Amino acid sequence: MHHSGGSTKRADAVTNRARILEVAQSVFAECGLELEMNEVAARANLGVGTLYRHFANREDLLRAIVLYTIDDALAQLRSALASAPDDPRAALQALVFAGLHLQQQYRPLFAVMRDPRLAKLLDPSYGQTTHTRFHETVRDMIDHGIRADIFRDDLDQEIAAATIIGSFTSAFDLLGTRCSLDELAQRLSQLLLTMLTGKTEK
Amino acid sequence: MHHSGGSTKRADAVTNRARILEVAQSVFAECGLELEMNEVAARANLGVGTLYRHFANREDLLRAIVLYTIDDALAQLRSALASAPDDPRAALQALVFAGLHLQQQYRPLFAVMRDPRLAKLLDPSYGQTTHTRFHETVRDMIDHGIRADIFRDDLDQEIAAATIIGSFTSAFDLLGTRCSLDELAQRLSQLLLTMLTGKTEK
Amino acid sequence: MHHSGGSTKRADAVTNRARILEVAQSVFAECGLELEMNEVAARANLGVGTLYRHFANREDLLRAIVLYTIDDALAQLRSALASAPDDPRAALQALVFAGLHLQQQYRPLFAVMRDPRLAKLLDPSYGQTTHTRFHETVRDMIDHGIRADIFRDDLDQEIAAATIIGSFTSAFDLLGTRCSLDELAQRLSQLLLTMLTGKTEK
Amino acid sequence: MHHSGGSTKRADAVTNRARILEVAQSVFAECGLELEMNEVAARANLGVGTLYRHFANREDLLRAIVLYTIDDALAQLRSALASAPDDPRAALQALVFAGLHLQQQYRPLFAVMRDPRLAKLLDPSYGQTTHTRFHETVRDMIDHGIRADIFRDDLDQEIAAATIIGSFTSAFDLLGTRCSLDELAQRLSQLLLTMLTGKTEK
DNA sequence: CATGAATGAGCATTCATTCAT
DNA sequence: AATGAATGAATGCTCATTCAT
Repeated sequence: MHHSGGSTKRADAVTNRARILEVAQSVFAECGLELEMNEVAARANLGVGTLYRHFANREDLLRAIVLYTIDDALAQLRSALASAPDDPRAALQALVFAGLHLQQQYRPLFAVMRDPRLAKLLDPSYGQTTHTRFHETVRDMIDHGIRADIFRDDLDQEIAAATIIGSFTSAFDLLGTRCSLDELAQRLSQLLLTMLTGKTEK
Repeated sequence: MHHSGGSTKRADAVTNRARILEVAQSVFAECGLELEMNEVAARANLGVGTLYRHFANREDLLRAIVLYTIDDALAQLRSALASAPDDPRAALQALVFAGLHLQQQYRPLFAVMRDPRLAKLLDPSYGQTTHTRFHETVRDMIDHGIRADIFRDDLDQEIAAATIIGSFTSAFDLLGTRCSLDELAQRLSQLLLTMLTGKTEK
Repeated sequence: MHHSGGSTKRADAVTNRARILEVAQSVFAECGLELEMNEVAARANLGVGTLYRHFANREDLLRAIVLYTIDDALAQLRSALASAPDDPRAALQALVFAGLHLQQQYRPLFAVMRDPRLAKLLDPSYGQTTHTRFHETVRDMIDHGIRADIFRDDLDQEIAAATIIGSFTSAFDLLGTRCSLDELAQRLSQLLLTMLTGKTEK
Repeated sequence: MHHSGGSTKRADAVTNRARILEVAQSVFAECGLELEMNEVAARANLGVGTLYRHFANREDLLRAIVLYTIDDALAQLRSALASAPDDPRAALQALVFAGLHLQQQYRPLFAVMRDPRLAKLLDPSYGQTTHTRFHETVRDMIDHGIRADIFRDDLDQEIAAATIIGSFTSAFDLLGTRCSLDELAQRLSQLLLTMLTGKTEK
């Protein structure tokens, strides 16, 4: 009564974990940390028992979703940066667009990123690590920009990186529904560029 | 078997609501929207029944915590701005300090501010209103700065306000534990000032 | 903050029990065995504490209501019979009218009269006693009718009395809302008279 | 730690609903509408969770008990009538016997049949329908009797039907413990026959 | 004596987890 | 290996009862 075809069960087993994770992510997108095991199982066309074969318990599954999502989010940000390795301005713009896009794609994850319950879930140290990984990704971009003499060299890189990251969330929350992602990215890039270069761009 | 003193019981009734709210806020700090009534009652040294005398149900209590906190947070921000009505630079600095301070004081609330469950709790319209109220408070400050010719007049005020609000959260998350609030405020103000004025301040 | 005047507290105390019982009866009329102490207290303009001064506990109050109501119901039936001591036909008619009227006045009581919970409340023997008291009242009437040679003398008095009592409830339930009490009484008397006399009356 | 055998578990699933309903009915017999889910679960040697797998909530279970019982009761009455389709006297006797038997079998249901809470449980329209269904069943019998020229044709059928129905309950309550059901049925049939025919039968 | 705030046992319901099939 | 019925601990909430004022 499950998995579309019904051909090779074995082959399914291999992909099952990934499939479950995808389904779980979409459930997470709706329910956040309130995700229910039965719900995930049902949507994956699996019995709960099978779920428990792949994830020892709910926390395990949640952890996996979060890590999986964070890894993807980081990969998207890095890939955005990689698209313009030699042009800091373009890199910023790409980063901003990717950052805003992520808010849309993974809204619920970012919405609970600071939830105290999440801290209990993840390795206590891991929470910091995650923040740090995002932070470092953005700092890399800033670093490049300074080295390329595009961003001002007296920049407080740490704070700047934090501010950029924070701007994605709040810009999306405040304006995400009122204007297109492209327009929003354009406007936000412009503002952040001022912040990073210290002069108004035209 | 309740409240610190152990002396009066009836007299407490008057203050109980406030006491419950305080305790509840601290429970909320740990558990977020998963706050449990039993937990609150136990920590307040009260029977659950007493809780329900003051708050019709769990949602009511949560609502009260959130509204109480939001009102206080807004008041603190406005009061910070009011402390330097004629000096946009000082106003920014005061706002930043207040904003960071709030992260520390009310971290859990801000952590959950985007949680979809919160929207269900508050008057559907109220959720938007809240975001808007913060946004407007910051925009007022920006507006003053532009009129005073301190901030550049081609500023994208909406995005700038959003960015400033977002910076409090992420700056605190990333660096709040690694340097003093004062230092953080100083550094963040400096950065945001650049963003708002378009030139590097010394 | 209670009892209308506020003149003599002592005088009130004397009447309080009766007043409470009246209020309680009207609450009982709405809630049946689910009657709540707070509700009764509130409607009687008394604190719950005061309620407990007059009735040791909820069961006590319920018992009192039931007994009080039963006594009144029996009194009404007897008084109806007494209104026509020498005319069995008229007595029957008066009894039927009183019986139907009681259904209307004390519907909720009769509605739960057979409720298993009521049995636990009343002295286990009392339930039987109550049934018996109604039964005997009706049998008295039948007896008179037989002695007066109006009702047939081979009547199974026990069963007849039971049937008469039962007819009040079900006639009222089935038709109480569709025709006037007077009409209903008229029609039911007619039918019961046939039953008691063994011939059709015109 | 459940159900008699202890052998199968999964196989039971099929029959569980019926088993629960049976147990629930017996709990209902003692507690009426105050039936407790834990109580039912315990007596069925099941966890509460299992109860909720079969009945969405307490009301659902109560509804199921009531409807199940009513349907069965009506079926028994109709089947009694069907046993003597051509002899109104015999039909009456069969009906009376069935009616009294039902009092014994389903006493608790009939005891709360008039409880206002029951109305809330059942489809608002269904409450009336139920009364009507019993009423109509009895009227059918009366109708047959009149057409067969056995019962008098000036009979007030509505009232007569109501009286017959009511007589089951009160006859059983008053005498059910003091004489056999057979004897009771005999005596009650005799009385009702007089009522319906207008002359004393010998 | 009256009061009503406080109490907490009790009940309906949910959901992660297990395990017989 | 997969299933999903069964489980029961946990949680929100109610309401009879008490007792300090």
